[in-house]
Amino acid sequence: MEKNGQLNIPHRTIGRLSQYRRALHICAHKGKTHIFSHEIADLLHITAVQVRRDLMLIGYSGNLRRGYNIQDLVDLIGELIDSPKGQKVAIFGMGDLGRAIINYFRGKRDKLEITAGFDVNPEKIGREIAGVPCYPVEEAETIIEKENIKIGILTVPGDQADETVERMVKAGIKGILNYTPTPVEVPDEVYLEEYNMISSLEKVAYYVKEAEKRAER
Amino acid sequence: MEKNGQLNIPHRTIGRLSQYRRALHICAHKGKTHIFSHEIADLLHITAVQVRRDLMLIGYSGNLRRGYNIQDLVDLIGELIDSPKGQKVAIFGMGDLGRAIINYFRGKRDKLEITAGFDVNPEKIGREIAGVPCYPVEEAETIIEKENIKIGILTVPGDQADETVERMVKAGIKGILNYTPTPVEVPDEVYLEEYNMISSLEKVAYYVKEAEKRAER
DNA sequence: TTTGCCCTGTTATTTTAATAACAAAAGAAG
DNA sequence: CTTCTTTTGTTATTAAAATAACAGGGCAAA
Repeated sequence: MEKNGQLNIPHRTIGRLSQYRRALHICAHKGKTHIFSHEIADLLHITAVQVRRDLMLIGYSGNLRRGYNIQDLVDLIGELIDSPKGQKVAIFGMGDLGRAIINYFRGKRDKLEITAGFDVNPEKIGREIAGVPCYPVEEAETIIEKENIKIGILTVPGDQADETVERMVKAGIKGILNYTPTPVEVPDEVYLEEYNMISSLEKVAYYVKEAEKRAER
Repeated sequence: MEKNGQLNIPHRTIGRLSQYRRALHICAHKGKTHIFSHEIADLLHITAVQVRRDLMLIGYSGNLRRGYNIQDLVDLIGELIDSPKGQKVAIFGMGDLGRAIINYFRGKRDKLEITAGFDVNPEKIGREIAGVPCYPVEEAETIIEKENIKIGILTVPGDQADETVERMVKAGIKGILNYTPTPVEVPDEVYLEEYNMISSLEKVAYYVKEAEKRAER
């Protein structure tokens, strides 16, 4: 489980930790100070065992009688998944999707901030969109280097995905979240997370169809 | 592998099939008629073995010398994941995210159509937004029943997620794709796919941070 | 004809993730 | 004090998914 003194946490657990934190924040706001594994589990629709196992992996110990201390746990998750001095994020493509994501984030995470947006539309350039300054893509390299941005979100139209990614990589982006329907290519040292919205919907549609078929029998 | 005469396809394979189809469509447009497993694999950044295994599971056989016939494969995937007479989709919340998703879909899939949108904002109601008519949420039950809609996309603000889902379920929606940061509760017979945009970004941020730490050593 | 190459299709193995099982701690109730 | 309940933390087991391994077909070149 440990590799040269460092925790080795499963991919899926990383994903859940960030969701735990969100849920814990909400609980804290309601005035709760402690929480049981099964309560967290109910909030996220998973099992209590899964929660305890995840927390074991990150080395957090709860109180046998009162459960987990919410603030401590939030802090520990922060130590693990946040970068202490914060990370800046750039967004490429300030259409509906880009704006939606910016609004999604506003004020939610102080260690992760969208500080620059890029677009090709001259009407958008030079303005602030949803609170984020919009620059022409040509300036991406300069601005990203100057602001030391390492994370990029790709929300351009599908046919511009490839060229945009190339630009991002050249500018020094090390992690890309791709919302485009086009799968893109990145060098090994760049972390890529692809999310295809159409596939998710088709998957839902598939299971609905199957359920209907089963019901007919 | 078969269960009372019916294919039993892994969840992840279903997700990939829809991506295969997208990639195949693009290839077909470029005039290609056949494709090898390793070509598909390269497009989606997975392995050729994975592709062949998936195709084996759906019972498609390729040509040893020329690979897979693109049109045949597209058709077969269609038979599997599409509903023959098509499925209608409703979208709840016509803000930036809702509009982005609608535009994403336009003309992409003929068996899956977003035919109704719902919102609480009186300025949006009665108008068409991105080509989809916008109704007041209060009419959801009536319209969904009338149009026989079984699939719903949830793009309302997080604090309205629960009540909206309740309405969707009551109206007869059987599959929900939740883009809200709030995890929601549905009865067993409703298929739920949750997607938390914040978690994906935090995951990317985590791996970027870890890569930096590794580089420092 | 024979050899070699590059495919597909399928079975076997490994890896990863989720679930189950259970020991032990800490009260609470009797 | 003893028993019962509830909870954590950890190990063991099962399930799911990905990867590897390899048999066999078909064509091309020698």
